[in-house]
Amino acid sequence: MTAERTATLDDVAKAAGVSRATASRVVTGQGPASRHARDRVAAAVAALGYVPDAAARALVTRTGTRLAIAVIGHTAAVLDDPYVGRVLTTAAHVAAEREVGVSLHWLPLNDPGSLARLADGRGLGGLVVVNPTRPALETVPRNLRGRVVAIGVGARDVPSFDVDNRAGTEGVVRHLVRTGRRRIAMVTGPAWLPCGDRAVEAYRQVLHDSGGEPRVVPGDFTAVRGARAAAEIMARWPDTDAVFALSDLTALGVLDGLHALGVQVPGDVAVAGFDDIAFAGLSRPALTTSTHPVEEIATAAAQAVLDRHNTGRATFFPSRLVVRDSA
Amino acid sequence: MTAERTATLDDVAKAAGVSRATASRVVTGQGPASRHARDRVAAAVAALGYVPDAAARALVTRTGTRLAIAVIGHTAAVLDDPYVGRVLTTAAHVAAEREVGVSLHWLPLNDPGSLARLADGRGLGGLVVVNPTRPALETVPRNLRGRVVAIGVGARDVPSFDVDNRAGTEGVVRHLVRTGRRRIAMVTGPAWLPCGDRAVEAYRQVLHDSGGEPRVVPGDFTAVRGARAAAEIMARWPDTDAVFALSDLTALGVLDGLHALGVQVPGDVAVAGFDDIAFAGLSRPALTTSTHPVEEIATAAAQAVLDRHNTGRATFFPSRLVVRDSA
DNA sequence: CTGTTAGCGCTTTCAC
DNA sequence: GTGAAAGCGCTAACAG
Repeated sequence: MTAERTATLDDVAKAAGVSRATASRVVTGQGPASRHARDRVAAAVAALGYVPDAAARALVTRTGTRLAIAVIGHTAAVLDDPYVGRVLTTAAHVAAEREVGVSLHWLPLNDPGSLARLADGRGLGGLVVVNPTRPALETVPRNLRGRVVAIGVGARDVPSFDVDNRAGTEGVVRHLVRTGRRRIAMVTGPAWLPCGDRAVEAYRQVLHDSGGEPRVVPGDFTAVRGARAAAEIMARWPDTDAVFALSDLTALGVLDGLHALGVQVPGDVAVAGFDDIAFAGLSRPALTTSTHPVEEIATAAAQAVLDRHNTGRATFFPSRLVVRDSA
Repeated sequence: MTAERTATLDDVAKAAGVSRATASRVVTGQGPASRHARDRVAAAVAALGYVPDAAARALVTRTGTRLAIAVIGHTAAVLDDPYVGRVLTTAAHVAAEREVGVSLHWLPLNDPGSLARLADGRGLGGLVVVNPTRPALETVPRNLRGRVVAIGVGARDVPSFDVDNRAGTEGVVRHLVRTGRRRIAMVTGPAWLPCGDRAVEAYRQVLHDSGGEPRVVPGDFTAVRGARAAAEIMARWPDTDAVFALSDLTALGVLDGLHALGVQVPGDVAVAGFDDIAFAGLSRPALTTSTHPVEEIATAAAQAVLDRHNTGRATFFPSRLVVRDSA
């Protein structure tokens, strides 16, 4: 009943009656091993509750023991975004099951060296780049190829995982059109963020199909910017009857800005967001939006690098319209 | 200019003209070393840009390479709480500077074995227990003593870091009293969570001093519970003129529940929360609350275990009243 | 105070 | 297919 020293590979080998080398081959799944050896080792592993020592393995394979999450942005404040918190929480949970840790890093936009500097520190098992730009992805060192994925746009050698914001945006904007709105404005994400482009294209397309004129205002995913954007939109196009923001946070800001202007929502102007964050249901009026399965995306991304999956070049996760009161 | 193999301790020793053992002593700061040796090694470290290999060090010291964040709760859903995301984000950032990773674990309430199971996995460098109960803290294995801290209540051998919710609650409730409220209800945190007790005591004290009767309803830090609690409070004590919730999320739910009942805020009933989350300023009416410096707390906790600080038994971080529209 | 000597637990040639 | 042997980079006794 006393907690004995945790089993080592030597113990497993001894118990299975094979050499440590053979036990290693079986455990890692690399290299040849007879059916017989395989079975005996597997049995011993189960019996002893053997778990490989990550540090020892990392030491010899130089493969690292840490999953780094690197978030690109203008300032280190991007790390405070609740979105990053959700990605990190999920990744840390997935990593924990494999006895690996996660670290968080800010990658300054337009600092090509920063990714390389991060990557050549030892101890890096894998890398998830959040919100990358295409140039940034070019700076991924070769020795990390195969252990890097992106959440956002990808690149050759860097598989990507992201929400299907094209279809999601289509769903939201079509809903707006279906409910009689025609003069629909959009608050986008930051201009440098390429993964928002798909959504803007979708917005333009739906507007084009329904005979509307695009009214695009740049955003930055913050609520403050949303409030300001609302004022800009109403000043520039006073007859606007709907605002779609590519982020719930921004949409909540729009709600605020419109309220300050004395504009009724959804009476005068409908408002819709994107993400379906926890607070979307708590605003007044409750926010109509489209889901963003952050946890699913982060799980897939973390698993891909930790398990060295060969996923496709780009994986998109569906977004679902959630109609509440604001549109 | 080509990135050469990153320097090893042997390289440092050679460059400094000392043995590897001496170099190790200087680098770790453990064990004796002459002034001369210290200087030469330090110079070599700087010149070569030497960074110790965490895996190798962990292997020999059996000290682990991972900082585990363990959150206690009824279900694994506690991991989804934005609060946990903020703690984790901060810890991962602090850990990243030291080349260590962070992993996230759920510790079921009333499962005494779970902490021990977590702790005897190899590779554990340190442990931060979030929202612990006192019995849970008793199960911390001896071999981890000195590398465990708590966010919430602590114990002997487990230093704690937490917001000063006693003073914070006093501030909020006194504000309520000062603005003419007398029949003040409180929605608490979960009953099993001991660190909320200080706040309840403070609430009772202020009420006692101002001649009010306590009206306490148990909460669980969720918005859904807040809405329900609002209904319960107004049914049980219809003349209630203020509600204080020990969590902004819950307070937002109270706002919602009151709205559904047709109760005006702050006209009929004032509402105040605790935490000052990002959305506190975006609700309608904007939420009056008291700050919770989660990032500061998590930074201190992570540093304490990573740097083996000897902090005091309990450290409290001040909370500051933020008056908005709801109270 | 310093250097020599053993390993930590694991993977990986390289002969057999 | 399998085992013996050689380390990965580091710390910790233990003599000097």
